[in-house]
Amino acid sequence: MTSTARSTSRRPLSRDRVLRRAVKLADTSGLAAVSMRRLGQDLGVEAMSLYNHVKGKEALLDAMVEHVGAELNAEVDALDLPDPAQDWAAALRARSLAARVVMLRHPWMPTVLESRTTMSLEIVRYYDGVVAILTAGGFDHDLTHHCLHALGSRVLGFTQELFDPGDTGEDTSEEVMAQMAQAVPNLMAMLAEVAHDEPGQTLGWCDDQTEFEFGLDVLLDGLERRRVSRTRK
Amino acid sequence: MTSTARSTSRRPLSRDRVLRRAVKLADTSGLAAVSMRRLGQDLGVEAMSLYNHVKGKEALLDAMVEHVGAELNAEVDALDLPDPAQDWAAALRARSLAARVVMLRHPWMPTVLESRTTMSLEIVRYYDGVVAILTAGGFDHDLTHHCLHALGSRVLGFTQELFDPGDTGEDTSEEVMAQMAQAVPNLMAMLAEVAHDEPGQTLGWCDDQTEFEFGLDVLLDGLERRRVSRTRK
DNA sequence: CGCCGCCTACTTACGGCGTAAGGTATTACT
DNA sequence: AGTAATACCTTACGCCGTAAGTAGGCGGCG
Repeated sequence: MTSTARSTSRRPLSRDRVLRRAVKLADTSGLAAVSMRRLGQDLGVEAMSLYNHVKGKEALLDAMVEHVGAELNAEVDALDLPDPAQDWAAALRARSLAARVVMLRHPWMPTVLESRTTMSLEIVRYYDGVVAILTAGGFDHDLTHHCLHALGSRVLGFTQELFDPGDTGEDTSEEVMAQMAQAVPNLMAMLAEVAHDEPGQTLGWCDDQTEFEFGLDVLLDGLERRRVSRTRK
Repeated sequence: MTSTARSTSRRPLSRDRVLRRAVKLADTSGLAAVSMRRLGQDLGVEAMSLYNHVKGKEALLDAMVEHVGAELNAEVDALDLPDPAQDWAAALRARSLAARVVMLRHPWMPTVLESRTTMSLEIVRYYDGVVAILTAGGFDHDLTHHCLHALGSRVLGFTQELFDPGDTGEDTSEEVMAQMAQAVPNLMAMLAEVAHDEPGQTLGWCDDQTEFEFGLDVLLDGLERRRVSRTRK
């Protein structure tokens, strides 16, 4: 007999199958339910078999973020937004709301995103799109950079400070940089300029305090405007 | 011989000692280091002894939040802020920055806060102070309510949606309500009104989508203003 | 054809986790 | 002194992530 005929239910288990199932498991049963044992069981496999497709638990979570990030970008890229050069706010608004819909499908994302120590390429790609809109809308790179911090969670529906602390990845090799430059050109252009413009920093990214105050002030201003317009009305 | 003389090192371990130590442990070694065993070891005690002072791990985390919340309120209440009736934004700004300082001392707080299912009285008290400022600043209750959502993380330095979903605590007894009313009068006043004003809701709090859009629009407006003022300059 | 190495999956085992149940010694009060 | 409560310890169970070692089916090579 041929070998293929026998094992009826032995669908061979792939990285993609693992990730899909992990995401579904988190969606339906909560993040806490995502254990290697439980996930293996869901796939009809022992826990250790998962290690053929995923390096470990942390890598699994990384990959889950990437998976959802891809879903996010796919949906967001398919949108046809208002021309940002005409009305950047409308474009960004629509994009943000679409992103929110995806995030609401995966309520565990904020938590996992916050706990990641490395940043996801897909998520960075998403931000690259935000930068593209802002740039087209007439923001210079410096202001765009502040905007990213100010929007923070809001554009994704959640979270904050994606590239937070201690991310001095020692491996900011040229190869990686080159790869990034083509995957996220707008972001890279912005960073190239901003890194120069702000000499206050040692060499690690941004001044958190400044950014926090910027975002806070934007909100306070906006709320004051809402207040007076309502009082007057 | 008297009994007290003997046991030299048997400092009797109190709830407060447990909490202090847990907070310190989280501060210095990260949230993951806070296990019952490790905490017990830090206090020279077996893990199970902690259960005399704390109901369990979850209750421990709740109590840690409460502990830091108390610290937060103590510091924030000691501030003397600008008169909110004169300049509410300055008052709220100063308060938020002070809160941020406390939060930065306890980097694990956002994560834990987000994972809590019940809300901390101290944190609610903090928000009550925010409401007090906004009200004094001329915001009506409805707008104040939107402001709380819009500020969300920003006032605490982090997090979002404190009273999120499914919090239908079945025990919103009158006794608890009465206790809250005196601990957080401004918040209660606001809620009493807002609950009526928004008939769109079944009976669970707020319309998340609306609040998200409100906060997003405040930011987008504010950023547009920054853009034009910079372009013009 | 046989053999080999590889890939995949399974097995076993270790140390850590939270905590239920039950034991013991110190203290406090009568 | 006797009793009851309190504070602490011991043991045990079922989870967890994962290191290490094992077995079976595969293609490619001689």
